[in-house]
Amino acid sequence: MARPKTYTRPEVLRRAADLFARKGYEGAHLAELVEVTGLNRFSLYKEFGGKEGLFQSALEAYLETLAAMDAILTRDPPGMANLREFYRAQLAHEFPNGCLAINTIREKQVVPPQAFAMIEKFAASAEEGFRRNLAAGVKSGDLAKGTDVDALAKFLVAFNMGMISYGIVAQDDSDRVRIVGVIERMLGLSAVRK
Amino acid sequence: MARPKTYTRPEVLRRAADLFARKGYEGAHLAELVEVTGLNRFSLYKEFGGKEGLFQSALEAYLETLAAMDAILTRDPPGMANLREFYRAQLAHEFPNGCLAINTIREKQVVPPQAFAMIEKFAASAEEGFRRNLAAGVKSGDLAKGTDVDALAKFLVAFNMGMISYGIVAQDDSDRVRIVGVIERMLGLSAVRK
DNA sequence: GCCGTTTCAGAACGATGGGTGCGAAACAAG
DNA sequence: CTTGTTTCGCACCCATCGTTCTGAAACGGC
Repeated sequence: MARPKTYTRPEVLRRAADLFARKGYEGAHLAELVEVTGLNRFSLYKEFGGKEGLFQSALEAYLETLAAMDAILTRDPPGMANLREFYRAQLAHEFPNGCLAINTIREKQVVPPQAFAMIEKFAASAEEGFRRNLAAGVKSGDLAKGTDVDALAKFLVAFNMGMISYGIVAQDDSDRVRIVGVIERMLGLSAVRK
Repeated sequence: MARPKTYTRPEVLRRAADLFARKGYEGAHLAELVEVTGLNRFSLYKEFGGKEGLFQSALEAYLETLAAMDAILTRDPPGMANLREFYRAQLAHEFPNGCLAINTIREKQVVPPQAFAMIEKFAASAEEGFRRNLAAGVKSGDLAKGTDVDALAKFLVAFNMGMISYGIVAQDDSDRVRIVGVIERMLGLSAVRK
């Protein structure tokens, strides 16, 4: 009973997230967003209320694509096998233009406060996920008894941010594999049975 | 024989670098730059030729402040003691608003290409610095014989990027110390005599 | 085939972006 | 004090930003 849309919401959000990741919040101009997403200015405002709304929706959708990886850390039973799976998934996930979530952290003073709050929560939950599995690792003996689990969890979050950033300057795609290999050896994951 | 400047070039570059780090390249508007640096628009153009020139000069100056840390990695003799000193210096260095160098990587598609090239070179030299000392560490027996020095060097660069980014979301300043502690234990630096 | 509704494409809007021009101000030299 | 030179403060450009508006286009229902 009306003219059909020429776009699908998920696809729009994917493309918008990609542009935001590449250019940053201010760097992604509306004209480009219109061009890249395929929906026109009118619909953009009707659907999302403007650039800010589009950004938040895009970020939200982006975080959901990361949620699958995050969910691995909450699997039962907790333990090092989950970490092993996490890094496997991490390597399978492509970050051709960096990560919108990490970029948003760096743009703390530019993006809408709610957006930053979303990321903060996401990072905290990832950290908790690491902690949970590391603690189980200590209990099971996969990790040394006196291990500072909390520090190690923070370390892994920081490392993850860094590895994805490194991907932008890396010459080779295999670099990521080798870097993750260091972490796997460090955590003794090669020895963990799946 | 003329009206004196109300600014000093190094101070201007420091403040400009700080604003660029906080807001990003596009996010740092000329009006703010003028306000923060203290020099007026006229002088800004005379000295730096415009926003782009100011950015590159500020980035260059910023990299020089990091050069002292980088220089530790080139000290003779190479070895794990240099890495130990590096992380000591790293912890002493404050990154209250993130790191302009790392942000520039993220803004690859926004900043002038020369600026990105500068960072790429800097990162490569840091990686080479790590490699050099790690290789010496293997030779001296501080690191296990079969260690993949190249992968480990890349890993340390990535980790560094991540730790600084993590600082933005970290609740506590002590988090950095604990995170670096993980690396130090991993590399066996606590056992390395200074 | 017409009508009501919704989306589309593009023009137009005010506000603000980076960049420029100009007269007044602040020195040093004589 | 006068003069020459350089910076300063501010008003002024044009382009572009995000946003809004308008009329035509594309459907489903009757």
